[in-house]
Amino acid sequence: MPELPEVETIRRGLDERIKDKRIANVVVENKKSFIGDPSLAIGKNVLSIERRAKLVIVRLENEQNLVFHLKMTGQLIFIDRSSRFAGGHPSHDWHAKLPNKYTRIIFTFHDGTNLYFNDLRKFGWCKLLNDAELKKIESTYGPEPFSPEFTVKYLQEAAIRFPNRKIKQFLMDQSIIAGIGNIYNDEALYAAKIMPTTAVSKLKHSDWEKVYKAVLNILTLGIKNGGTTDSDFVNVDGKIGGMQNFLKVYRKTGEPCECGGEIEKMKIGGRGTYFCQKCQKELK
DNA sequence: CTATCTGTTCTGAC
DNA sequence: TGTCAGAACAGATA
Repeated sequence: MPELPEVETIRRGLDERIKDKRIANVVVENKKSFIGDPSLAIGKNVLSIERRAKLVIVRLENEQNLVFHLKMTGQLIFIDRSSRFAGGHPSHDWHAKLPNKYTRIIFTFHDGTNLYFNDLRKFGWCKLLNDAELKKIESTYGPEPFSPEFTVKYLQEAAIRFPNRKIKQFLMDQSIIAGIGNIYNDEALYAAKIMPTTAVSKLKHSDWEKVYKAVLNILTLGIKNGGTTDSDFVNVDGKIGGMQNFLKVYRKTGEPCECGGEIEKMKIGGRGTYFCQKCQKELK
């Protein structure tokens, strides 16, 4: 799925476009993509769009919320007469007409504009939740990287609970830190010059400082560039994705590293993991 | 054609 | 408990 920077990019885009619009209709094309009662959203005004971890939260009147998790291939595409704003991992259907065969949910607003939830693999979902239900889900996530609770000290103390866990799996655990996925994880560890296989118990305070800074830097860079999109994608209106031009290791197996070494790939916890043996140290 | 890969996360078995 | 494979699904790639 899109990770924190991509979801944040979507949030900002939607905030500009659907805030204060009233939902006129919801059509669920794929039943499993929508959990809850879609009719509860009809007639409600969009108050704001928020993000928690990788969730997009559309706040509605009457303490209702449309909560989206895009997982691997989910997209939110807004269309009115003059513009298209797309968010989520791209596919060629962005250029195609909407709805199309990957459209799972269609939201129509009173002004006639539409928000499409597309999802090729159908892993993603939209849930209609009231405030209490939403709060419960939010509580399962660790701190937001850009919140005051996220500190070097927090990382160090959290690591005590899982001493044997590899740093890669630690950073990707949403209950420890919210929003980091496979791309930004590998990029952050590359920037911190630490091998993803290093057990968290091996990190000293100075190492955690490096991890902390690397995570914030890479996420900030990702947001600044509007997230990461596939290389062959040509954006319709230039709103999305320049971060792929700044990636140092992700999906670069066999390519030279800036240090003269070569980017390698291995598997950690079932996930492809990219690294430079020469730059990144296995702490012992 | 077959095998393996993919930006996620939840569940159930050990 | 912590860890791990497998599942949910539909492709693209080698």
